[in-house]
Amino acid sequence: MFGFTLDAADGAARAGTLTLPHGTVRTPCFMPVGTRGAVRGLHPAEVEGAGAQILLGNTYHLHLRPGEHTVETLGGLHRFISWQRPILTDSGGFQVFSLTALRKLDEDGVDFVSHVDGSVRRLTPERAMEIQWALGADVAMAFDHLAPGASSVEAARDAMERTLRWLGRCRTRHDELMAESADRQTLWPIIQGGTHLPLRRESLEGIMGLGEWTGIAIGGLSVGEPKPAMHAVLEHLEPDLPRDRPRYLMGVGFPDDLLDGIARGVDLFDCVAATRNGRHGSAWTTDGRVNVRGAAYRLDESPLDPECDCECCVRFSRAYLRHLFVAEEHLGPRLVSIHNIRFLIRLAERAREQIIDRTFDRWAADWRRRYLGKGSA
RNA sequence: GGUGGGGUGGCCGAGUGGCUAAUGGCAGCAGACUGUAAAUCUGCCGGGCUCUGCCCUACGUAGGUUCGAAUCCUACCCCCACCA
Repeated sequence: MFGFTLDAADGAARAGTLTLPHGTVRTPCFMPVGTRGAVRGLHPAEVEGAGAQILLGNTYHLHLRPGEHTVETLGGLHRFISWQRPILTDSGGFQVFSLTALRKLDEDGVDFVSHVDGSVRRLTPERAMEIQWALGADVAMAFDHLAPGASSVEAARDAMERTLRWLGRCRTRHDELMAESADRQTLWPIIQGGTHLPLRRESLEGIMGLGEWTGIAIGGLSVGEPKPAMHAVLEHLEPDLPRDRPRYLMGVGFPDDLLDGIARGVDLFDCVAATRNGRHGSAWTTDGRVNVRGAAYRLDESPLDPECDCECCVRFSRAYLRHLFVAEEHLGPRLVSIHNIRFLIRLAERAREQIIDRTFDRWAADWRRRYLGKGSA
């Protein structure tokens, strides 16, 4: 029910097949984010149409509303949101970071003051497991504590060690839940340690010491640290990560980040930038970023990206997209979100082909050069 | 015709002697966004220049008072409301 096959490798880059209860996922893969049970503004058919193989949901946000019991009563998250492919839920760990002003952390867990109604919601490793179990995600993420990018060794160590202690509790509670049905869900641990390589190694060793895992995540990156620091962490970890398990780089990223990650052995990515930037009118194209609100596109009849096969690019002009944004028609944000998601998914699909053909590095270099506008325009 | 109110930068709208090239908002222009408290946020927004400053032009029009006026006075033009 839970498996990962390495189909090909080209240097550190890998092509694999991940098997989950609701289907298989070809990697490398970008996973769109549907925090509250929907990819912002999009119909599931549009997400499927963009080629999404697996979707993210969020423990904290779905706990707030509609509540995991509601979802469970309605037959689980897949049925509730009408998405039959795999789902991975983030544990709420990211909210410990992003909602710092609204939470109080202690060794046992975290009290959040709900931004919805002000009520206090407590999340612990155990609660995070129970909620994700009730939601019925294919993959549940460990409840972690990530430190900001610029954290000192002390702060990063504190968060990393707490994450490890919490992981033990997550595992225990998840094993208990699995007694109900072992085929329902798998739990993935998260490596922390900030930009400090020894801490990252310790985190990985601690995780491996807690038993077998069907996948492993790298968290706490792209949270303000310089890119070279992220690359260093990935390169440092890569040789010691189990080869026969999928590696998931959480919260990353932009198109060039995907290539950077793939080149360093990452299999799975997720990021809100595709949809958030898309909503804000910022599109990724083969030739770099385009802000579709720009006056330069007022009379531009060309598609956002002539090389893209998404619903937006095959049908609409930049001039029309600009008009939709200027007129504040919801179709604008929706179309650019679809485009950006498709863009990342297609990038991962092509990377997979190149890895299988063992031409990844060369292709990625060419691709990056054109995207970053060096040597072309 | 009478009485009252009003005419401010692309638009709306503050300001009622110097701190005003003139608060705000809109429109316009540019930018940010990385496990989503974001359909959000930030910057620019009269013109010119030898651009941490300087010079023009500007608050209906024309005069005037004053060291100094969008702000006070006079005349005129226009708009609105009510009355006839």
